[in-house]
Amino acid sequence: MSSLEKCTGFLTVRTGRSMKKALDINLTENGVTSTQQHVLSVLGDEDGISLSAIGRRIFLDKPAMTGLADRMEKDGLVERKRSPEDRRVIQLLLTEKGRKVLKKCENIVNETDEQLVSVLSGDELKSFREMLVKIWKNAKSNTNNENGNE
Amino acid sequence: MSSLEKCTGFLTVRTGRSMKKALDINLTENGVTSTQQHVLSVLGDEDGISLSAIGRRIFLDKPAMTGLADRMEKDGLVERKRSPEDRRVIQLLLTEKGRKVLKKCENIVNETDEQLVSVLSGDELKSFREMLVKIWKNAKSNTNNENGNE
DNA sequence: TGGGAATAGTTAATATATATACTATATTCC
DNA sequence: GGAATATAGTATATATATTAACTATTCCCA
Repeated sequence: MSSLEKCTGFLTVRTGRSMKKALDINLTENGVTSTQQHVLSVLGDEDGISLSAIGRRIFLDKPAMTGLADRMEKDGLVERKRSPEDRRVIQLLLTEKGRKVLKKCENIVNETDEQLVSVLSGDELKSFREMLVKIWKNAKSNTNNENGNE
Repeated sequence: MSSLEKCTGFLTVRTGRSMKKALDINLTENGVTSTQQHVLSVLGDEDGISLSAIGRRIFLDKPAMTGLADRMEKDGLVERKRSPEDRRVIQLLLTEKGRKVLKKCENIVNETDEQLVSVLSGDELKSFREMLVKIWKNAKSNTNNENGNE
């Protein structure tokens, strides 16, 4: 085993990157990336929530959310609307197109994800997911920054 | 559980990103990122190998390796040298500074990584790592591109 | 031996992520 | 009411990653 592969962080990043790439490839023809589909999915649960709130759900900080929203707005997937209650807040709203893409991509994401983890048994998958969350919580407690995200 | 958290790919990317961030934070004061430290570590094993060979070890494609080598050369960690045997090849060599940073950062990476996975038992860690590799190999077989990396 | 295919690396364009600093608005609390 | 503080979002710069296209060199083999 090389010195690199001793590092579980390296293995995790590598695996995450490959999984993200597989998701991205399967989503390409619908014109969204997996990150954009995550945003659509959050809006599917709670349409009209703020950029920051979305960022907290998908673990992107505010500057990253601005850029992501720019690109998604340009592609006609979402619209920005200033909140009347709190004029600092930008609400993000699904367009008709965004809703259609969300619906179609939900299935693609689910099927791709199932295929990716199909090499694990049901019990293995359950404990794999639990361990991911445990490590993430531990890592997160060391890396929190003032933005509250990431 | 939200729709996002059903997706194991999302959980894996999220955990990998947090682990990478923890590594990066602990390496900051030495002036390298975790990716750069991976390169130093590869050169520690095999000084003078080509950019492409390094990319295959750390799963970065050729354009990414060019940029990474640019930044590391600018920081005085490595030197480029054209191979006399095959004039297409750029060999990357550790400088004195690069060797010193490598030595110091090896310990930091090992300690940080141990801390990150300290929430798992020894048996859990072993099977976590095995599952990461299994899923990675499966994902990789779907996403291979002409560059052979990533 | 000569020409096409493969390989190493770079460049350019775009997407993405991160850090810092800034503006505008809201909240708190004296 | 007004100052200190916090929050939402943006702008900017830089780092990083991805794709496509390009140059230079080497390999392969008919």
